[in-house]
Parts: sequence; structure tokens; C-alpha cells
Amino acid sequence: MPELPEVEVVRAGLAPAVDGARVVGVEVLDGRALKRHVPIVGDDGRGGHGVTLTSEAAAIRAADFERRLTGVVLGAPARRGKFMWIPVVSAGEATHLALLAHLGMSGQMLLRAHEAADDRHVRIRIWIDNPEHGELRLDFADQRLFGSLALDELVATDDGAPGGFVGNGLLRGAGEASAGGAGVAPALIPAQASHIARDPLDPEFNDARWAERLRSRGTGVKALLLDQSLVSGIGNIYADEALWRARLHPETPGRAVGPRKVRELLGHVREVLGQALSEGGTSFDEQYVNVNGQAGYFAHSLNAYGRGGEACPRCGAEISRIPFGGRSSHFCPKCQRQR
DNA sequence: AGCTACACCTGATAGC
DNA sequence: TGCTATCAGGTGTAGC
Repeated sequence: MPELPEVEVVRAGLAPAVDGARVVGVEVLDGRALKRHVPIVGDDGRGGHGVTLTSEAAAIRAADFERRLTGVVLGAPARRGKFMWIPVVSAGEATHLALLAHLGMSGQMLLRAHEAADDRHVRIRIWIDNPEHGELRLDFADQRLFGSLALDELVATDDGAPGGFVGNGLLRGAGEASAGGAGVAPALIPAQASHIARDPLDPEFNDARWAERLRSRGTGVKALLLDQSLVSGIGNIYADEALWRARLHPETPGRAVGPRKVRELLGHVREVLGQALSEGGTSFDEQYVNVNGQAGYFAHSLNAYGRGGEACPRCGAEISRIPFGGRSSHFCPKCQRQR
């Protein structure tokens, strides 16, 4: 579900509540929401996805997560692509630890009053005390459990540039400063997010390098947009939308896209991400919501995604829907010709 | 190295 | 009503 714009809406919403707040309590209701959390003591040696946690292993993780997170002070949340993290600070100084969050397909970070009733699918509750805003509850809810929280080690970025976006307001668009004044992002990134590329709205994103890598591959351009090691933050919705804007067929091999067209595609990616951001992200149902549980409006602005069988807003031809890696690609067969 | 298939989950909806 | 199949915004890993 949540792609870059949705995760950024959540990150920005979390910032005023968590920055400077102390964790006063942690309760793991479902240990499966800690898939990425590796306990220090009693490590079961089983990590990552595609591995079913035994209930014993899940209990070890839960206990470790609760023990180590309780009592810490949190800093300003950061984001790269679809990964988000909140650094653990001590006496105002960053430590080597961060609370890492990935929302997967259905994850939500909800800010609620301390004693508010639970939302559906809450897996982890974190009680925080903010010096300015008082006591709040940060709930991680996730229907499908593809998302997770973890305590993860912060490592140096390989290029020495900031690890991700940190700002007091919502990121506005390609390489722009935040609305509320940019925070100083340290050159650190959680180890588990360090393998993904920078996202297209990161000022340090290397356009030429990306273009070169994309044009060296025989894979379809949609699969390349979704490859988080080439460019992060793009998912099924915005891949389809960017390709529609660029008039590119999703199965066009990377090496068949000319240099000019590749630059154009990147421009469309930035444009669609920026527009979605300004409209609060894309919500089809209750699955994607901001920290207050509210939906975004960008679903009204989609041209291709989810519109199979409808008329192309540009040429009127019928939008096609074809299988793609266990889900679907949506495109206009007339304006997005295979080349 | 690059690519595909699949595993990890729950729930909504459609069709019988 | 109740069963089964299909679909959903993501990612990591096994295996060819």
C-alpha cells in the first residue's frame, strides 16, 4: 500500500509528537509485527521475511523490543523511500539506535490519546510522553502483517550524505526544502534500510547514475521502477501513473528507452510523487491513513492505476489491465505502445 | 548477476 | 447461508 507519498505524510505527522518524547511504555500484542527486529539476547537466529516465527521466537523478540525501547527519548523521524525511522537520542545526542518502521501493504502509525480505544489490527502500542504535547499513544496497526517495527542499528551512509529526509514539515517535491525548515539529517541510516537506493525526491539522488543503470537492463521498465535498489519509494500505483504520463509501455526493456525518454520518465516520477504528496497520498479504503486516521485524496487523480476497462483520460482508448508479478499493471494500449 | 516464483498474512468481494 | 477463489498499496530469499 503505502508508497513514498503516503509514508512521508505519516513521517511528517509523527514528527511533532515523537521528537523529544520519552517512551514510557511498550506493549507488543502480536510478535509477528517484529519481523525485522533482531533481539540482542536470546537471538533465535531467524530473521527476515518468508520465515514463520515460532511463538517462542516471537515472544523473545517482543520481550527484547519492549525492554530496550522503554525509557528512551526519541528524535526527529527520517525517511528514505518507504522506510521510516525515529532515532533514539540520549541527552539530545543521537545514539547508534533507531526505531525502524516499514508499513508493508497495510501498516499504519496512529497517534491517539493515551487512554483512547484501540483501532482495528493494532499490533504494537507505544506510550510516549512529549514535554509539549503531553501523553500520547503511538499505535502500529497492520492488517496483513507485511509491515514491521524494529530496533535497528544506525550505520554510516556509504556516500557520507544524509541518510534520509528529515523535516519539520511535509516534503514538498523534487529536492525542495521542507515546509517547516529542514532539519539537519545525519549521514546515518538503519542497517536494514541501507541496501535501498535514495529516492527520487532526495537531493542526493544521482539522476545520471540511475539512467545508466536502467538503460543497461533488459527487464521491463516497470519492474525497474519497482526495484528499490535502483530507486526507492515507487510502488505499483506510482509506477503505473509515471509510465502513463511518460507514454511508456510497462514491459518496454530498460535498454530500449532512449536517454531523453529516461530523463523525461524521472521527471514524471517526481511530478506524480509530488502531486500525490500535496493531496495527502492515495487511499482506496481504510488501509492507508495518516497518523490521525484520515484518508488522502490522490485516488481521484489517478489516470491508469485501478482503471482497467475505463477510458484513457488522454485518448479515450480502453485502459488495459494485465498480470504483473502476482498483481496487475494498468496502462493505455494506445498511448503507451510497446517499443 | 539477473530474473522468476513464492512465501509471508488478513479480509473484502464475487461467484457458485 | 456458506463455501471457494481471487485480489490487494511490499519485500526478501531460494533457485534457475
